[in-house]
Amino acid sequence: MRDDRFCNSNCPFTRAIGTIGNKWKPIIINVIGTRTIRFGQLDSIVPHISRKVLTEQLKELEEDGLLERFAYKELPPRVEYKLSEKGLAFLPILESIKEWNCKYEVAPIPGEAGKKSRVNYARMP
Amino acid sequence: MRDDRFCNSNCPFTRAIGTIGNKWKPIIINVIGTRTIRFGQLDSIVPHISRKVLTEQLKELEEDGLLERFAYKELPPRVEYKLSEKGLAFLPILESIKEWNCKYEVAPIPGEAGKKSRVNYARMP
DNA sequence: ATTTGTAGTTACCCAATGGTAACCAGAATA
DNA sequence: TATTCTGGTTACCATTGGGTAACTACAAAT
Repeated sequence: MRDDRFCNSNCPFTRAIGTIGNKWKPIIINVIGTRTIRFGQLDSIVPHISRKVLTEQLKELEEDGLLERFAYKELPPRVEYKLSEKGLAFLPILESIKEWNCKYEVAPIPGEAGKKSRVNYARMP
Repeated sequence: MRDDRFCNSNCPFTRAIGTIGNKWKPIIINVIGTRTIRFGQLDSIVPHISRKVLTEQLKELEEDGLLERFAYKELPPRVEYKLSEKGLAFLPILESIKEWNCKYEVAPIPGEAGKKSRVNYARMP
């Protein structure tokens, strides 16, 4: 799910997109935020993701230095994740994407025919 | 290639990722920048993209209000694209991603065994 | 003795992504 | 007359993404 061609580009921006430019990683980074979180929590908080894909994404984020992983040799096992300095430095960017979207997103007119309208703007957990 | 579940989320951030959270759109927006550009130019500048995918991405970007399309009824046809206000407002975010990557990216040690090293850091056209 | 719980891994399979090549219009050019 | 040029669209096909379910280890609880 990392794009090797992008990651080996000679353009730093293209490489960045190769690293974090898919739909899951920004969501995961945003959900983690500044807290320490366990695998099971992520699995239940991130909407619609499967354990398999979550595992893959977390592994890549760790390899790319955005995430730190702490595995405790207990039973049942416990694994905790938190953002690294690099990952934390990415949070303001996500925040500005949020603001950008809120400012420019075209909200569908409620009840307009032929368009499925959104329900409400509740906050993410 | 837009993720409907994301786009219909009740979380504005998730919706934003549903809209621009794939590998091509940030690249395309970055390539266009502040200029007016023709389809054929984009096709030759954006690396590795096929005409089909480029067409789809441009159409979605237009539908999502990031891009304006001007088709001239000439022969051979001419179509020009430029970023809308919304699209232009996204450029600073891409710029900060670029800076973030340059600051935190772990450059491979040149000549290190077992790793394919990058060539050089030339500028994008 | 069996169940429960965590954090995965693996195999299997279907749906979606995306690439290639052919085709289009219609004027200009050779 | 045939070719070229542009900005697509379409059909076809291979690759990939990603979902589900089963399986793992081992301790603690029932």
